[in-house]
Amino acid sequence: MTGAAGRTLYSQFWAKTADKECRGYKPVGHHLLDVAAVAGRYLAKNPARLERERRLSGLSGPEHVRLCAALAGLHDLGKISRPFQSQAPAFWPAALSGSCPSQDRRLSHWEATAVLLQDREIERLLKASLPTFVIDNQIVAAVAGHHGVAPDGNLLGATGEITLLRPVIGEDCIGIARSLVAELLPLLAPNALEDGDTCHAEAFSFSLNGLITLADWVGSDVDAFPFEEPEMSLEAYHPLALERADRALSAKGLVPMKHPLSVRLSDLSPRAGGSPRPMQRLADGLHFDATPQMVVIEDGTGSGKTEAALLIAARMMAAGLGEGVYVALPTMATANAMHGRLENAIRGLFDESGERMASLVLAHGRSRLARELDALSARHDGGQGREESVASRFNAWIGDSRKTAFFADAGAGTIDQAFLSILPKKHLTLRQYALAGRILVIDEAHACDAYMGEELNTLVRQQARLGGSVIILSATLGRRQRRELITAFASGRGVRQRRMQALFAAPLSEAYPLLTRYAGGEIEEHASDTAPGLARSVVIRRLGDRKEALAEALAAAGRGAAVAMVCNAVDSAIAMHRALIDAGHPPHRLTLFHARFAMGDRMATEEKVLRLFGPDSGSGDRIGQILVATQVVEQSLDLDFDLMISDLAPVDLLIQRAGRLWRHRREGRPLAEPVMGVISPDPADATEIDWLGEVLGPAAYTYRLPGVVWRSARDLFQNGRLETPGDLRPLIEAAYRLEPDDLPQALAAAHDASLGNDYAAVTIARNNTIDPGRGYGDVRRVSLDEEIGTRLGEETVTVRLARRSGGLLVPAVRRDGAGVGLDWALSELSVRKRWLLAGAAILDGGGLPAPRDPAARDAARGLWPEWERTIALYEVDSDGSLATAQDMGLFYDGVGGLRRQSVSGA
DNA sequence: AAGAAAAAAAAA
Ligand SMILES: [Fe+3]
Ligand SMILES: [Fe+3]
Repeated sequence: MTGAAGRTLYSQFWAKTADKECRGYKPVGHHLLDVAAVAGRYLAKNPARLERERRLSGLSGPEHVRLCAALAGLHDLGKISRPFQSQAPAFWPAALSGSCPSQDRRLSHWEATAVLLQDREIERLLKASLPTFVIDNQIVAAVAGHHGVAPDGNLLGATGEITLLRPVIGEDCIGIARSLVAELLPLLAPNALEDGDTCHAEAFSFSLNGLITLADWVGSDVDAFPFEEPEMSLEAYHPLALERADRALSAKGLVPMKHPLSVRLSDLSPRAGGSPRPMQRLADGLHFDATPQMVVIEDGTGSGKTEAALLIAARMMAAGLGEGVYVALPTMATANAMHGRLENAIRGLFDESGERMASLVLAHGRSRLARELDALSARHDGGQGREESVASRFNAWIGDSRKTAFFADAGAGTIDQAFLSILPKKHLTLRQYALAGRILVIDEAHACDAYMGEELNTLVRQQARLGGSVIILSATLGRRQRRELITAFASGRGVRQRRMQALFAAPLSEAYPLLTRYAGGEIEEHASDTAPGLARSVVIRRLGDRKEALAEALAAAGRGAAVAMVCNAVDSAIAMHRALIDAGHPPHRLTLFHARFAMGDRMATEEKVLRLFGPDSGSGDRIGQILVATQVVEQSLDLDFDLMISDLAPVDLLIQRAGRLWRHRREGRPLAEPVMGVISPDPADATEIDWLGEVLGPAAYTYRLPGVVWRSARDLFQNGRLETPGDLRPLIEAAYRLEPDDLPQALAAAHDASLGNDYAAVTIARNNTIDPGRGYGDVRRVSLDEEIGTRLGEETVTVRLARRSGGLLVPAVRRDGAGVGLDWALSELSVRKRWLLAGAAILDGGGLPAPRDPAARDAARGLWPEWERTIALYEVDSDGSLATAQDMGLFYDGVGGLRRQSVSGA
């Protein structure tokens, strides 16, 4: 059943229909040629990527293109099967005996592909045209598993299951599939391909599946690949498919931009270009060849390391190490800000003299909201400039889904989006494949906890495996972390055992700021000078309790200073705020800022805080102002205080907080020198585990790192000063030592327990992430929901707040010109579940405190999109109390946030 | 008794 007879038969099998009833269909052969053409042309138009990727198959570039096209051209072979064809009775092939059975769902078409690819005769055809390594479970998994999930293990290899499934597909279908393969392969791989260098089938399987998925998504666009007469021969259709693939790839922004061969700092940031910082000069002096590599930059905020990283990324792209850039950050807020900075740098990163502008994307769970808010504020300002420029760089296809977002030329987003590529999630390979074509920049890497740190190791290793490059930006990293990151990258490049040990023969440098590079040879370390203005000395003063802290803050504010009081716990901050009011500090000189605000109120508070303490604040704004805050001020906001008072915390966080002291250049500060007061008992008196509880209250228990916290107190108070940069490495290395021998007896056991917790988190991360030594076929138990998360932590609940208007519940926070969907989002906050449930006796179906008026609540929720309807919703009465069925003493307003009426915060 | 942070529709 080959040749002319076979051709007329397989053209009866549909792959796509306009609708299931009538009109035409696209036969399997045409769709396979479409997708093969997209895969092949994508690589052919991307020579730098091809050069990296071909190392995985061990073939030459042109051979690798043909191999990938041929394999992509088999992905939907399983549509030649009875179960699949039964889904459109109107098109049931005449060639098949019997009439169309009613919907047969025993086998999906992609699983049928896995079975067919292991048919003896089809394997023989494959071997005749393609290298022998394609007869491999990983390759079968990569080709068949193109709907986001790898086929089950019992579909791979000679298993009984496969024998059972052949009759389900139908022996007649199997025969026709054979004849289709026999026709396709000579078109897609005209000259038989021989084995080349070593094929790394495990790594290749991820890359191949990513490419096939991409090609399938592109090739399934009916507008770009319209239906032809099903009888049109494959030979006649093939050139049409190639032409359409070229056009579709261009239209979807998937043909890489050109990269300027010489990029200067001033092209990326005119401001930085004028007077380059030391780290930027260091970056400028590096040379790049086409070896996948990793650069780690450790330097402080304000050192210009972001521009240094973009400069390196530009040079890496020019050297063929990537076609675009993705900057991953730990929060949505910093991602939004980075998106803005990329917008300014993008003209320097890409050569836009060609036919299109470079695309730019913002990738996180709330990016649509961020876009809506941007558009709204642009309308308010009357200035359409930014909105338009962002819109012109927005590519509809790429921007349609977070899964395709990484295909943009430049992107900013959360690190979590990148983690989704190494967690067992649907379509993980699509994200991997896109990232492998970007220079992956990880910003603020120090913000990773143990769980995220292990995810990061896997991410780095997988990126290296697929031939991608990485830039990591961080404040001081521990030596262990640096070593782990380099190890991850090197092992992704195939370095093992003895070669790995040799890499670390010499101890890693103690210098700071530091640029470390690994490019396959030895580890290079370049010490940098500290940027002017960043070297500083802060006086550390221990404050014995909150009362002393309060007096200190009031005294400084009385002298006109701008004061920050940073608490480790929200309830402590609320209590501190209360105490300041009770002590007579004027409310208009007092702000409370934490994360338990509805988003709209939080944004307003953030704006106020920036106005009072930001780079543009004048002495009139600042005079006598006190900000009481939690960790929300630790990161990303560019704030400057004359005096900082903080709860005792791990030293790396105290360093971040101290960085908010005397940050901008200002004349005539009301205080003589930068001082950080740290609220803590004397560490010499730490004779029991709970040595902090009495002084700090709830804030004593936030960080479950008793050894780290105690050492932070010991060293800071002993020194009495914090010298930047000299003190940073020694302080961090000392605080995070593993051995307990320097700790007070009372803390040693708790310290060991906290190490155990970290180790447990790392173990969970190892279990959750993909096995970085294995292949796509080994990725199982794909998790569809949040049961495997990008972060580990206590359970939180999302709550929306409403007020009553004419009997209906409407968003509590509203904004002019915003739609109701946006208003609801602005009325949303997230809170620890345990906190919310404390003292709750009457619960609703969702296990949360029952609302007073469930009918009104359900009516309001009924208007939300379906996937939002499980979000909790409470009405806020005019006195601010939350309308729960049982009086829980919960209270909300825009000044204090969500709290319990009787808050005890020590 | 204890922080902030992200993710979550649905596909080719
Ligand atoms: Fe398919
Ligand atoms: Fe398909």
